[in-house]
Amino acid sequence: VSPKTRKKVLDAVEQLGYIPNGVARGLRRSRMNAIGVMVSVHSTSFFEDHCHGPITESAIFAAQQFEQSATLYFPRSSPELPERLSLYCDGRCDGLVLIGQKSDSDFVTKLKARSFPFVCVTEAWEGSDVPYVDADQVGMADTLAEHLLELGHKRFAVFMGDDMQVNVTQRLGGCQRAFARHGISLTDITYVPGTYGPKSGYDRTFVLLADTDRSDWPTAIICFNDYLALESIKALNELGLACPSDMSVVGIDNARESITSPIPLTTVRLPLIELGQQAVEMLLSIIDGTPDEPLQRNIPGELIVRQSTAPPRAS
Amino acid sequence: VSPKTRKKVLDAVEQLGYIPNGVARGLRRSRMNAIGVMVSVHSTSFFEDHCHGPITESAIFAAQQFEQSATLYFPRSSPELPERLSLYCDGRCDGLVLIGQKSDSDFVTKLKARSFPFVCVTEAWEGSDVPYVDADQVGMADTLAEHLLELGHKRFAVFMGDDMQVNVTQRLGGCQRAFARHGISLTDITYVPGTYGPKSGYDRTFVLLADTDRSDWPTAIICFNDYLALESIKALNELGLACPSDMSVVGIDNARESITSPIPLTTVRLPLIELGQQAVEMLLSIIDGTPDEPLQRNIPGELIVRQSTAPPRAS
DNA sequence: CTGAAAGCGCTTACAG
DNA sequence: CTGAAAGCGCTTACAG
Repeated sequence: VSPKTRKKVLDAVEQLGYIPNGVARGLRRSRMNAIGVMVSVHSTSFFEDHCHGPITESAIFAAQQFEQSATLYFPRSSPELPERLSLYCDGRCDGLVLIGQKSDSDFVTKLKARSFPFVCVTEAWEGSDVPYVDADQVGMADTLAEHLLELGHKRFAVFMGDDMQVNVTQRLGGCQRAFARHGISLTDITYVPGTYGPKSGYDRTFVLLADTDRSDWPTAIICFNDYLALESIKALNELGLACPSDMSVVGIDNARESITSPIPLTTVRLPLIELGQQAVEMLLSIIDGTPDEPLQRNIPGELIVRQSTAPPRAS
Repeated sequence: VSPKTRKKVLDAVEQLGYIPNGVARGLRRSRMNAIGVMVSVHSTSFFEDHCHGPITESAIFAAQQFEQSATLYFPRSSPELPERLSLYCDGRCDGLVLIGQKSDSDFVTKLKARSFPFVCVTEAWEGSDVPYVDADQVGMADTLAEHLLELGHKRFAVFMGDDMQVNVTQRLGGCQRAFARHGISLTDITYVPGTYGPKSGYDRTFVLLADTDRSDWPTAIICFNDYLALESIKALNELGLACPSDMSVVGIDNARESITSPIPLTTVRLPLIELGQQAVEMLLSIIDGTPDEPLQRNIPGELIVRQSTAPPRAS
């Protein structure tokens, strides 16, 4: 072909705005350059979720940076979605980021059996053999407890979250690790079970303090998220107790409200952006068959000391 | 083939978990059963956006209900994204829902030229020839002004939003329509330009009241969103003015804070869920080539009268 | 009614 | 280096 003709053709291509068909390419290469992001979270509105929204957003951003398109799946809108593997394991996605799926769920087991590439984000059991990226739940709780222990606290209440969630077990482990290190006796800790639901922190504070003599009260409350902590402070207030002078309170998350609240909260920042980003990176390395890096990552959180913690009252 | 063999084969298919390849099917049928959702919004965090988050969420849900997968595109993470048509006009999406794209943008023009199926959601010019679904911006503003007019207000301030946004022009038109209907003189209205940004409503309230004699003050402030309104109330408070007895204030959005604020706000609910849902329905009907329904829809908002409005002080 | 063939639009390995 | 051919895994129209 003469260079002249060649140029003419290329010009025409440009003119007409020819776009190569990505589906045909995908079929040929068995690679769509697309990942799926499944958000298995049951909060009322996904976008109100302080935790999974940012993870999802950063995962989509990361995908775009790697020139991958990202398809979202919300099982909440159709709960049978995870069952229907044909919706996303039919070649249209090269792999899946699973946000909030337990690593031992039936769904994950099925993906593993097909050796379909996936990465779990949050709610993954350490010790499982699935690829995951999670915050270092154990370490974060340990850091938080350590902070209080260093302030001199010796008696604690722990407001846990929903039993079903993996992170609750892990955070509990972290607290206990710190307590053990400092030789805190089991009888000096009150574990208060409950959910992450609204009012939960408020109600548990009343229950905690109602039944016991003031001299037996803990001097610090460790809450497994910031909302529990903020509600707990509110309850303390109504009981005429001041935070942090009468009672230190800590949370986990670094939710926006933890900054803007009247008593800014001491908490641990969840590495949300990092979770989404690294999950996508890990997934792509698995898809490409080059998983050089470790396939289970626990990303540390960051202790943020604000004004809800202080040394205990001299008694 | 004998029924026996047939059963054996089907059993094997079941056993092995065979999933037909959706990419091959898509190539053959030129239909991926996938739509793209492009969110062209420039707020810092998409998921903090009170308006575009729910629209996006409901669009994705609607897509799933119609057995379509939904791929998200965030130009914010890579501003050149709309230019690169090859990313989504390469066959992998059958059509596009455009959230926050002006109907006369270059990007929309390009899609039109290729006759690639799309629907604009919000920020669409009425009178354009592109398919769109939007809240009835004109009607909502009219309703809001009408509410105040019926309460007996005669002098108004209008806190507009960013000039660049289509909805600002439309809401302005709605207000003026209501004012004209009631024979309100131009001199009785103070249009205060500004942005939707933080502190904007607060600052404008001070500016509004600083320069003028109290007898010339408006008795009602129409804000083009709830945040402006909430900040305005805050400023009034600091100026020693009570809402609604000294000044009525209204917003638009029905943001969560408009309910929880100390003075619950009179506002108009944006039909966010409906926008996402109907945009997807319209898009699918265009893709299927059966657009029986009208291709430009303005969905009415709903006036919600709460406690920030009252008749003007007898003067 | 069943089964073989053509074709969707690419990519890639191979022949010329 | 260039160009024709085969094939990715489906669907669909057509021949038997």
